[in-house]
Amino acid sequence: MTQELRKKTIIRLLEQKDEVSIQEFVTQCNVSEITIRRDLTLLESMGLLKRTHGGAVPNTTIPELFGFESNALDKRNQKRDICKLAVSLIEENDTIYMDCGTTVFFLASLLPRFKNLRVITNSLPVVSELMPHPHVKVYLIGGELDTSLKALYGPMTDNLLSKYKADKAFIGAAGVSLSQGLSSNHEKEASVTLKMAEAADKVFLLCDSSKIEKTSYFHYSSLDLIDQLITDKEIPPSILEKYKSKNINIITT
Amino acid sequence: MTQELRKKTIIRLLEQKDEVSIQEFVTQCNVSEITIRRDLTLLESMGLLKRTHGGAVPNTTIPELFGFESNALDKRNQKRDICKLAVSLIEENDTIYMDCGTTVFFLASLLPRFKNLRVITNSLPVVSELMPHPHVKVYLIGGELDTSLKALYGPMTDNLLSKYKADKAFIGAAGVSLSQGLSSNHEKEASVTLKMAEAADKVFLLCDSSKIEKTSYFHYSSLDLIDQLITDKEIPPSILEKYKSKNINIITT
DNA sequence: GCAAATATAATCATATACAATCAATTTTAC
DNA sequence: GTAAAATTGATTGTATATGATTATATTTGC
Repeated sequence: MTQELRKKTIIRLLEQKDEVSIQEFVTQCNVSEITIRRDLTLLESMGLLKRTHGGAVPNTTIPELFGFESNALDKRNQKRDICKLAVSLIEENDTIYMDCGTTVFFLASLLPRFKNLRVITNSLPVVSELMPHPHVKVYLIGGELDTSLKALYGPMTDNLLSKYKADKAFIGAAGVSLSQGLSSNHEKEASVTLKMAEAADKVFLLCDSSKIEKTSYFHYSSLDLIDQLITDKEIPPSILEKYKSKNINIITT
Repeated sequence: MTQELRKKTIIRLLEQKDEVSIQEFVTQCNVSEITIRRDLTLLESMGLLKRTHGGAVPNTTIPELFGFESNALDKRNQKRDICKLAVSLIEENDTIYMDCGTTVFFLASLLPRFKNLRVITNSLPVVSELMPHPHVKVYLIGGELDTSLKALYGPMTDNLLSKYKADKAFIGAAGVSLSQGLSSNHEKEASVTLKMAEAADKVFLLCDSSKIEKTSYFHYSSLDLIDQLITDKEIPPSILEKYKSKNINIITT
């Protein structure tokens, strides 16, 4: 039995019983116990089960199947905290842009508290998250589907964005630097982000501290674009001071 | 054994077993293992299976970002059969419209077999279904999200549709009648469907027999709109004859 | 709290699968 | 009928998966 099927077997066994021993897996799969151990480690890192001494138990926490792979969601807590701060900047009756980054995504789950809000986005996970809350009006910008980014891009998307106008834009970045400005991993992602920022009255950059004073391959704007930078408390004080001295409006969790 | 037949054999074997080794394919197909490897690589890129070390497993449907509630999917088998018939009308390199009905939705899962296909839709479940298959190009028409229909509507959507042009449109209807034409449960759904039909060279109406000679509350077009009506074999022969005598191009499963 | 039993992790060795390159064959096009 | 293209197969080096062994950590019984 090879790896893929073995993983399925392990998951299936865990769906039937609340706890399964290594030995049980070994006999079911006809492999050595070290191999099972390795499989369990892998599956645990994917959030599909929890290892115990002697075996494994099913993962009780609901797997958040909103669309991003779990490895795309590292720094989850920092990102959540940043978004808790960001949501306090939103007011009733606002129209907001949300771009398609993973940081901004966490903002979506905090939006249903508003009674009247309009969200404009090109991100499918954001739409998915807001779907159960019909009182939040969602406008999805169309375009060509990028299956890996789970969002819509292309000239059509760019054109459409210019037709909408928002009070506030919440955007992400792969890198932020005083000298180099904002950078992104994807050219087309950058294009959408830039258009959103230009069409909004206020621009908020949501960005965990690991990305500050880093640069990614595509530079698309100076820091002038943003009105406020929101990051987490892990940011080194020296960098924080430097940003403040350059008159960057920066707040931390 | 020729390539096409070999691919079918590979798919068939994987429908019967959860895991098939390279060696098994080799003996079944009487070709070298490198050839099998090449076939598997190709089929994997088409989203029809998943390669493993030593062989392949059937493609596991990954968790869906969006989907219909299962109770919205009654007449599942009829609809699937209708779509199997419909897919035979699609050719390589086509650009097709798909509207947001549940019947048309079943067509999505049959599309990854095409190497080069462009799909234009306003339906989120269709997008979700095609997400794991990046080789199918998807253009999502933007607009205002309707959370119950899981699709996008509104003036923006209508305007955008006029900018795209497709070879074939696959549409649904809540009711079809010789005298009253096509009808829908939702005004805005009808608007999108109509625009798609007008912008396509050929229009195919996918519609299970329970909806034939029924009407729903919003009538939006005569039957002239469609080039072919595809329904299931449960349709009463008397109605079938009547449609044929009126020169409606109708085929059944 | 300590020791025995067991589970786990780390390192290494080996077998197997895989990809890349090139050669041979078949098919297709003109 | 010949050239070009596509398909298939053989060979070699590389990558991956698995298992054995040894050392470390954790649990359990007293």
